[in-house]
Amino acid sequence: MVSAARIPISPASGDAKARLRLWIRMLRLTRAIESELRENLRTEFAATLPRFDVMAALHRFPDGMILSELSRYLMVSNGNVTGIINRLVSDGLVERTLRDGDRRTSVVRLTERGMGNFESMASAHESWVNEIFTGLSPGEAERLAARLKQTGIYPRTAP
Amino acid sequence: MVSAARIPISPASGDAKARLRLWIRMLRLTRAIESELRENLRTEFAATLPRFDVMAALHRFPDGMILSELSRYLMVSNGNVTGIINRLVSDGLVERTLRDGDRRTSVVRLTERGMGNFESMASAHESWVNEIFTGLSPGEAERLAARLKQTGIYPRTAP
DNA sequence: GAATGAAGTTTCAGGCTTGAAATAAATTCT
DNA sequence: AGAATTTATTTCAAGCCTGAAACTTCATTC
Repeated sequence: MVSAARIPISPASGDAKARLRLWIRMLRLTRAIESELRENLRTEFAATLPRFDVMAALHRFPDGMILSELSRYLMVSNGNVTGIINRLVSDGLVERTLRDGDRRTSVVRLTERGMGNFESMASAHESWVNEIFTGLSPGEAERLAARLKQTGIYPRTAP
Repeated sequence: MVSAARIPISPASGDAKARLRLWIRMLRLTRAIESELRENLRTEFAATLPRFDVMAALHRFPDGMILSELSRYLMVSNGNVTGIINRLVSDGLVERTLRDGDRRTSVVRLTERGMGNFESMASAHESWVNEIFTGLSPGEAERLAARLKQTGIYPRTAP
């Protein structure tokens, strides 16, 4: 679903309109791509995008993360992470381990199976994205990424 | 034999990596912005992004749309639209009218109240977006939008 | 005109998402 | 130590979202 607020109410600045157009375009583009990736994950791996995202995070931090780290890293709510992890655990792709002295936290990490599963998905995912963006040379992709970062809106990327 | 060695079986894929980085950046950025807009809609108008999107579409087509047109326009599933419209109808913001000879379709349009409600949201929405993107000059915004369109990935925008 | 197929919509199960409230464990303060 | 606060997580209701299946109505074909 895309915000198609095409009809500006305030007579206002063309500046605001230019920025609004950019936003709407970004949103539609991102959603279209997400939709294609979701479809591919579903048909080829019986997986979903949120599961993929969680597994990607855990793959990046092989020593495991606690749920609130995951939640911050993925920018989603705590309760959300709980549910996704529960499903991944019951599918045997993720394991919870109690650790150190803190009995509030449980550390989650990929199981052996989860690791293999994720790696084949990630490889396919990378080539899907590569194909989707073939219209953009790698150099252009880098410039565009830099430009996006420049806006200052970009959220922090590190854990 | 002509340089068959030119065609790598597994693409060297620094290229793929650059495109993947761009995609991940776009995704994070879009999500962060969506999240802020959603929060604003919630606290200031007790509304949601999907409701806003549907109302924006109906505002753009004041003569009304049938559900499948809405669904195509917003790039979401039919069943999804049904649910959102039902809630908007029970809130008195949208009305369904049976029309012409086709008893399968119902035409939906904004009510008077829905019209006013949307217009105040749209005005606020435009200025939120404008603020979020202040780091980008209008000229840069336009160039960026054009660049995104260039990729050829951009989904059709017209109804 | 009866059968077949196409088009529009709804319903449904399953999963995702949020914010708020409830729990539980650890830390800090007095 | 006991109380108050903070931190980590879970639970919950409500809404969003999809794809598939079930209907209903319309259009076509035989």
